[in-house]
Amino acid sequence: MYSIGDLSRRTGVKIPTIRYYEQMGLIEAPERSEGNQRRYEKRELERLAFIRHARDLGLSIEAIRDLLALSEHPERPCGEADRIATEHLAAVREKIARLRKLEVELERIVACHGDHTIGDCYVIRALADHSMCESEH
Amino acid sequence: MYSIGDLSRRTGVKIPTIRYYEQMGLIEAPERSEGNQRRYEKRELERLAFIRHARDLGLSIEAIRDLLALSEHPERPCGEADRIATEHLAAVREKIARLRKLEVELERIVACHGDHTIGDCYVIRALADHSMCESEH
DNA sequence: CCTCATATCTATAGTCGCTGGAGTGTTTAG
DNA sequence: CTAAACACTCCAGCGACTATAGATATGAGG
Repeated sequence: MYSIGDLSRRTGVKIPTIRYYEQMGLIEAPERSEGNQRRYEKRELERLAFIRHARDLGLSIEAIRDLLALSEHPERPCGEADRIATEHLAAVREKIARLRKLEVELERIVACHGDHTIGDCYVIRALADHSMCESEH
Repeated sequence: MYSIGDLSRRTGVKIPTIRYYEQMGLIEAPERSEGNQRRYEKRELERLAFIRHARDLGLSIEAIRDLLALSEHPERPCGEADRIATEHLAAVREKIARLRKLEVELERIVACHGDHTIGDCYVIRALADHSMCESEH
């Protein structure tokens, strides 16, 4: 039997976040002590660790809800789980690509080394004039 | 004289977003028509284009507010503008690094090709068991 | 001038994924 | 038995919008 604080320490998920996950239906409402405090079993610890891990990997609450639902039917085919993960991977790759473009633009902009005045600052001018950029974004 | 719709079309910033920027103090409250509709000058069009560009580059409203304030004092040194852009570049690089790690993990996880059942699906098992990961995240 | 479609107005609430605080009650170690 | 630590509920706030409802304004065609 774990208190919510135990669960929090063991998974690294903050207490209000655990309560939030319960509200969002990611974990079931656990049993309560006589004084109305939450008491968890090992099962819930594992479930929360799964959620934590998936969140760390950037999966949305929605996607995690689906994966958790799937994991309760071990006999079904896993195409759906694969699809969720694959889609997420694609999203991550897209984000990386976008950020790389930003990185290039920012590198160019930052080439002004702060050794003159705002009036001829490349940072300000580059932001004001999109046509100074190399790629569209 | 541009209406809010004109401004929106010319900058690609949605109408509610323009009003939001006004509320947030990024653009001044413009003159109004007799019927209380916003009427903008070219100055505001340029300012909004600046904001749009900076947002596209991922700068926060806060950072943009600072840059706009700086751009109104062309005689001052531009070290501060440079600092804002440089810090942002560092943040972008960090995000890229984090996402790359996720990419690697997700690639490993997705190696399960959906041709079996949830019970032995690598996606689900990998999420449940953090120790299967190569790097911490 | 009148009508009508389109545009705009304000105010408010919702999005996501938490996070924090206030004010109260419970558990546990000494 | 007391005090510290912990947990409870409810509600508000973050950032950067986005959406909705219901009212009013504008501009072009007849």
